[in-house]
Amino acid sequence: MELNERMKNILTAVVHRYITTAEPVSSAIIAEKYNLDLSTATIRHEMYLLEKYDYLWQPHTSSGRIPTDKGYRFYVDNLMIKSHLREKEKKEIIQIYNKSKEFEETMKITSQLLSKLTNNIGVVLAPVIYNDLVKNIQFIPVGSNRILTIIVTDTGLICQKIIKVSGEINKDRLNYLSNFINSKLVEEDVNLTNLNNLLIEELDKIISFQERFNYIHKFLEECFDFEYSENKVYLDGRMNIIKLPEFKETDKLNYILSLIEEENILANTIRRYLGLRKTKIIIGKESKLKEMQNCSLVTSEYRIKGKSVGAIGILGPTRMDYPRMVSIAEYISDKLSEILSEF
Amino acid sequence: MELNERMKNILTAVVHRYITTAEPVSSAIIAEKYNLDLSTATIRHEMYLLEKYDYLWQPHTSSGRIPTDKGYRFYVDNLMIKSHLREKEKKEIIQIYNKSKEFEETMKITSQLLSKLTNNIGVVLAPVIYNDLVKNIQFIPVGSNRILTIIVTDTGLICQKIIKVSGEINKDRLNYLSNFINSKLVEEDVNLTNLNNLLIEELDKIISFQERFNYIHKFLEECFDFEYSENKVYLDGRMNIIKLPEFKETDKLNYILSLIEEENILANTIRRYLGLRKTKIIIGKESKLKEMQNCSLVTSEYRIKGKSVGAIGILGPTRMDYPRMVSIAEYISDKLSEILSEF
DNA sequence: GTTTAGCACTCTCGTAGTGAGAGTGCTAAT
DNA sequence: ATTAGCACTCTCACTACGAGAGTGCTAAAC
Repeated sequence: MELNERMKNILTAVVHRYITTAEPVSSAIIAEKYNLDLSTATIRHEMYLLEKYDYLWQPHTSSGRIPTDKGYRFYVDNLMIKSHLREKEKKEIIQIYNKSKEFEETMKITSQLLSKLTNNIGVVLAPVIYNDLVKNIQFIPVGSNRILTIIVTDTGLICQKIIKVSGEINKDRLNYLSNFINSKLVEEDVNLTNLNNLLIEELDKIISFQERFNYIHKFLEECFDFEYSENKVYLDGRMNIIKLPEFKETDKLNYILSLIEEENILANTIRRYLGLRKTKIIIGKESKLKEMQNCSLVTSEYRIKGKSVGAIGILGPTRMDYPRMVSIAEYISDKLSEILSEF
Repeated sequence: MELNERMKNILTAVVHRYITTAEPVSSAIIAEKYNLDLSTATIRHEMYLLEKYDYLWQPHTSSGRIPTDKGYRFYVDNLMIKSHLREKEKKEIIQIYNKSKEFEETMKITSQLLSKLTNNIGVVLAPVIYNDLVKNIQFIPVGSNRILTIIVTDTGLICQKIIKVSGEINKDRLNYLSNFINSKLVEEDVNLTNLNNLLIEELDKIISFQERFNYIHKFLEECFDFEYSENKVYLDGRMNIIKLPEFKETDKLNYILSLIEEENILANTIRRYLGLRKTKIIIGKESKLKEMQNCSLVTSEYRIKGKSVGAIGILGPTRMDYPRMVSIAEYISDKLSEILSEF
């Protein structure tokens, strides 16, 4: 079913109107506010067809129309006009970013920016680093029985981890260990996932039975287990959602609440859609997730030195200003890429 | 106004009943469920007096009674019986804690535990460290133009910060710098707040004009600015609150929402009440904060090696199971103290 | 003097009814 | 192909009403 020009105009008008008012859109409103030069009767007829083909729906007979997921999808793919942030907004974003010099804070600020600018929920996935190549590793004894392990990867990210050891720390031995590992790393490309296996194997050859028995083995095993920090999700603006009229109904609210509480669901959804295009829009039931059936998600990947490592997202009702969401997501992810690449 | 034994019993009954049902408590219910051996008429009379003295109130004439803030306060101070966690619950808590070996994760887990166990909002304030004495400082060059600064304090906490420098990094000079500072630290007790001023002063004497001009000065200034990590608040279970009947009314909900969104308000409130007793209960309007007028907050301080450094909190409606909240708060803060002291 | 039974009174809440208003679908005229 | 006109539908706000929950008061009982 091809939509004719007039239907496209009407669909666009319904989407735009519904996005701003959150109320079913009547034919009269469209005739009045959008200069389509059509009578209400004609508009009604076209709306009838748009409903028949599942682009619109009515909460009840004799009410105005609301876009369906399919309607939004068509709008997003074919009708919407790319929007751009105002220069003033861009400046403000840059200013806010300039205040932060640390990784953690940058991530947090990003999620705050997203939620403040969009009035929706801002999501930031921490960079995925297990494919990063390990460039350098250091062991620093702190206190009497702890070792701070620092790994620098090729994207310039730094992973830190404190490991408690039971035995005495021998500084020379620790130095020898890190020198050995670092020299191996120069010879061979090792990513974080392989680091553990590879090193333990290699080290088995050179460390004494005594040490193996002592703590080095266990130490190394813990050392490279960065799982926790990888799944990290930064969320902000959780409460923006609650006030929206679409979440007045308790079950709809509950769905989105569980989405917010279980950060992993959200993170995994974003991850599932990574790849191909930089910016993606997932509308309502398209995600197949019941928790997301009343929501849309706009995601945009960010890069470090050209390598895609993570994504940001905007979560809100399906009734969202898509052009603006996309422009914000893209601008923020670009800025974040720049900042992280500089780190 | 002294409450007689019977009034105390009735107040206790009203509090207990209202905590479980969230509905105004009638004289009939008390006569029926709580073995006070009094007729409804007598109970009504005592309730009338309790209302007169502001321990109870009625949403409207001819409805049951609800405790006032003053009523809860009297209950908390004079009537409630200390409760204890079941051994099974204690074990579960310990098990969950055992999974975590890292500081950040421990903090997060603590807030999760609090919210899961109480069905309210769990709050954890990160340790305040600016009064900690600096025991050791290390500078580690990572990459070509970044220095990782690590400070170990007397409570065993480790602060890390990455600082970008514009000039070349001279490893020997950096070593000299850290040796110099560390030797100073042995001679003199320096806390984090003083570190900056003291060192810059001392260093001015020994570093060359060239270096001063280059990056060391700026570097050091940034180095010891740990403000960000100090204000850190860990929150969990934000959504528990929303489903509660007391927050059906929009304005009440809005108050608590702003409390959850602006983590600082909450953190500052908890900080304001620190000191004196370990565990504190702040009920409704007692806090003088309009955002908290419908909430109660149970806080408990935690210690590192005996030194009080931070606090955890449970935020919920004034209608909360105070004995249980207190027992949970105290148990969790004790466990957290143990764990952090071991770090 | 204290406690309680009895009863009138008050207030809420759910249900039903109603009419205005918004918006549609259909038909006949343009 | 488009539109004016109109009957029809559904929602929503408002009102009325009766049942039910719970109180306060008074007079009687202990």
